[in-house]
Amino acid sequence: MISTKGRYALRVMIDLAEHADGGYIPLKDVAERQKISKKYLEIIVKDLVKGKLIKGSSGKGGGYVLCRKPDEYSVGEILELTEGSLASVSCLSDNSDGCPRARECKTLPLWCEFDKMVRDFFYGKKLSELV
Amino acid sequence: MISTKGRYALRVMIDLAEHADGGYIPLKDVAERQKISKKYLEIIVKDLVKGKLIKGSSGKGGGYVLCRKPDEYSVGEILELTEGSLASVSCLSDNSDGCPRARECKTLPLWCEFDKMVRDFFYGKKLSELV
DNA sequence: CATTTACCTACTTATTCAATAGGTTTATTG
DNA sequence: CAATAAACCTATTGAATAAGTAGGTAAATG
Repeated sequence: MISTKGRYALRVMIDLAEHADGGYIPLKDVAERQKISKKYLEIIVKDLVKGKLIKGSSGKGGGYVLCRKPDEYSVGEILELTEGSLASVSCLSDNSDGCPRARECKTLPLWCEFDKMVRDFFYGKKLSELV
Repeated sequence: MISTKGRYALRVMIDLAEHADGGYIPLKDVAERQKISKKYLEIIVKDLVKGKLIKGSSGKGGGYVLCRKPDEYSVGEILELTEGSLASVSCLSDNSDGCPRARECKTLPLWCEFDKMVRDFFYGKKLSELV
């Protein structure tokens, strides 16, 4: 299940792409357009800044802008950054490396195949396709 | 994220398929082979019985058996039954029908496409392929 | 210097996940 | 018919996560 964090992040990125005019875009505007609590968006946007997907500027006239062009972002990197991981199954998530049953597990290949499909799907989609 | 419930359910189904010998297979054996708490499996197995995927028999010599042949089960139906839903995003889950922003949402088509891909993947896989 | 913005830390509240615990009922068999 | 072995049933728990709130500080601009 993709949580609101990832979904909202994507919508923020789309919003920033659509309203890019050279200047900074205040989060207040994004929140109003997207009908999402600005307070909650602050948390999400912080991740995006930390991950160098967008950059912010304080003070009057400040706000956020994309760091790259929309076709240079994949949906996958946006989701992976904000969700923490795209792993569909805990067996495959970064921290829990190495289930002791891995070698004999009849289901692991299925999860690997699924995981690859998901990853290919989201990394293949560009932000520009959603704008 | 597919939870332990769905993953364990799949492993139970595989185990029952692999050890089918005409008779009932006690859950105790499945739990020992799979190294999963029998108590927890009881919960999962109850769902499988309710969903008519397997049937149980009480008393000595009892246990569980598959209702159909392994190639007549899709992984999708096993997961959907035990997980409650395969929906990858709450916008698409059964109960929350109708986000008010649906018509204008730039991301909804993406989730729909993804959802279809996931569904096709899991409903295309048969239990027999994992045995 | 007043305003507007980002940025920061902490808290909350509800829900879900992953089990445990402890019983009752049902069927088999010695 | 009694002991046993199994399914079946209801409730509880403890930890984590999700989804947001609250209330501030720092920075830039006009």
